[in-house]
Amino acid sequence: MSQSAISDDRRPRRQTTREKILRAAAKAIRAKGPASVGVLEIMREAGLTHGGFYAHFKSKDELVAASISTMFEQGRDRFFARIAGKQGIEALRLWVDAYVSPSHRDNPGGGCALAALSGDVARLDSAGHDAFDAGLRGIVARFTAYLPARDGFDAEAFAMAMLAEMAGAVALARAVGDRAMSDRILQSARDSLQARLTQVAA
Amino acid sequence: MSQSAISDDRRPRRQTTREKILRAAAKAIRAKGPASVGVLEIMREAGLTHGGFYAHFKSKDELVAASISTMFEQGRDRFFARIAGKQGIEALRLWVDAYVSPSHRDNPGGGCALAALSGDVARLDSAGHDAFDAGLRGIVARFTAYLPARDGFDAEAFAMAMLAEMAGAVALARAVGDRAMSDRILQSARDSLQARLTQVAA
DNA sequence: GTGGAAATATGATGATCATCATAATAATAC
DNA sequence: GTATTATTATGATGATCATCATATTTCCAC
Repeated sequence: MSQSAISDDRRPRRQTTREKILRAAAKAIRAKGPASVGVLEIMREAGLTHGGFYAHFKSKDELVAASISTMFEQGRDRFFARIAGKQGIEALRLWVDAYVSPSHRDNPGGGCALAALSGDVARLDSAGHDAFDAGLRGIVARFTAYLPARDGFDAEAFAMAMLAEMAGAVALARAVGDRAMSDRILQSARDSLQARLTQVAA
Repeated sequence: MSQSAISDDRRPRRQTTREKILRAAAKAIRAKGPASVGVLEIMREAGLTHGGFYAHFKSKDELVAASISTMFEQGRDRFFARIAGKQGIEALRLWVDAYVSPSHRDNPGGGCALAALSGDVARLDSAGHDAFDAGLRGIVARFTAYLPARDGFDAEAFAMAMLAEMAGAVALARAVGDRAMSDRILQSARDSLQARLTQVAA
């Protein structure tokens, strides 16, 4: 018992530091892309020096994979905060409006991993893909849970198609330089997505 | 006349080399991302040595922007080759099926810039955004030209929303590691997109 | 073919980066 | 309070990269 008490006391410090690094990494990687962000920059953002990094992660690749999981956890929390207890389609309506919005577009470092990193994850190692897969499965399951379970309606397929349009719209809106066109992309996708939710609700 | 004859004779060599570099860059950048591809690698792929690069481009950023334009030109050619003279919605159906497909997913280096680079372009300089804007405007215009011009139907908004779903689906399918889930994303989006075309055709 | 210009190759420079060995520091057990 | 151990900092290494100065080669005019 004294042994477990020792390790119980010692873990937290290490854990806290690890989480600080993960939060800094999750933000910087979404904003600048995994390839353009350095270990030094992430550690500085976390309030540490660069050398200690390898006491927490085996490699930068491992950090990237772990921070992808962090992004999806943060996204799940934002989802529940946004729908604020609403049920069914109404909850999805609130989420879609917040997702396909200028404020999400203008805050990639604090936004959804699907919109910010789909292109980059395609080029990561298998650990990166695995973290992404798990996160996406979670989002699809959550989405599906708010859809009606009707015969002949494939809720999971519907969720996947909607997510593709949501993530694609935000990614395109970020890539476009012209503000008016960017706004128009978001508006068009938002209208289209809400119309699809109306169809499903009927 | 002798002067213009001289420059007419000399330009092609330079021009040809520039185009070889652009083709190599367009392929490598879509496949590996602008940040992970080096000038040396691109020049080697083009059959040249690295030093000569700066006789053709002022900087790597300029090359990236120019190669984005190249990607959109290649995409336009593939579009017209694919629809093979078909008109209206039927042409769009053929294109959507080819776009939201496993073979497009598995060939990022030869595919559409919207699906491969939206995330990266968001982090480029203004020249990169400008090239992307021009290319996207071209695609939207082409898409719109194949849609019916009906009262109360915003063809441009429809095209933008469809493009978001198309590009988003391919990007997600590439990021996902699990083949079955990746295939299912493509299938779901393809079905959804074709259904939307059916609605418009009616 | 020979001279001269255009295009490409060679090689170097300084910067940035991931990684790691080792030293310093902080926290806890006794 | 002192020894021990866990945690973080310092500093270095080798690799990669964009960029550029200079040399070499290729092409065309005459």
